[in-house]
Amino acid sequence: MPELPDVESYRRGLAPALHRRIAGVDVRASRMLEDTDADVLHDALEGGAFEATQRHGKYLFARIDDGPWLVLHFGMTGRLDHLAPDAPEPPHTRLRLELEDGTRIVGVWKRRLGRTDLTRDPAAFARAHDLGPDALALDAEGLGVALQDRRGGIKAALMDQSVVAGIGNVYSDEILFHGGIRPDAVAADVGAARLDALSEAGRRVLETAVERLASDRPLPDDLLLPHRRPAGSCPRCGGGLATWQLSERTCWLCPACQH
DNA sequence: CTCCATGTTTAGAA
DNA sequence: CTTCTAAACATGGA
Repeated sequence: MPELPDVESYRRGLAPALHRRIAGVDVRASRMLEDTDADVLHDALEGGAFEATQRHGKYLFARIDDGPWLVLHFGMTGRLDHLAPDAPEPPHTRLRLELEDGTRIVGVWKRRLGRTDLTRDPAAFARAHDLGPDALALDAEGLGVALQDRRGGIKAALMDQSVVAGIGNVYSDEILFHGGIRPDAVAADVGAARLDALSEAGRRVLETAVERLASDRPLPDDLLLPHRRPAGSCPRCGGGLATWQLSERTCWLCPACQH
């Protein structure tokens, strides 16, 4: 489920691999490369070591020695695993990095929607891909600036990576639910008090999800996510949840709690 | 077989 | 210029 919390948990999962030499590289996803090719990527990684990591929105960056950064985007079905020496390789592994200690970092994409790339500068990469500020770097004031003049629906604005980076279909529903705001509210019309509530809800939801996912624990039951299924009920009021079709996506909400 | 899915990009219509 | 809609991409799962 790669939105900001998932990608941040993958980033944290790389910590034990930092400073360990990458002894073997297998790039099997040549169609997922954009600004590089499999040979260049292979040569950049083999013999190097990850020395630093960053995340911007749904993109993960890992610096190879003092050189370029590996860029990973997980699309709808990707994930990053750190495998023990005796662990079997998951199906749909499309990038495999063997470390000198016998563990493997594997990029697993069930569908080949996503990107594997190299960049000299994550900030320049983010600009080139038109990414807005990272969702965890925004306060209520910054959120207001991002949403001003946006006449479309607030859910569409939150999912627009050039407005706020990191939020997708699932977490936009989650944040709007906790902010008590309808997904079809006009973004620019959300007033200051409700922006505060929305910003606070966003921070709480994202930070909670990061902590839970990074430690491999389930999400708290007062989130909407565990309840988004047919006949699911609102964890706050117990009423029935609704689904709408918005921005070509299925949107889950509680019609009683969100106005 | 049909429909749906956590994302992004692009084209075309308002 | 902004906003919305649809399609394409790729592929498994219900």
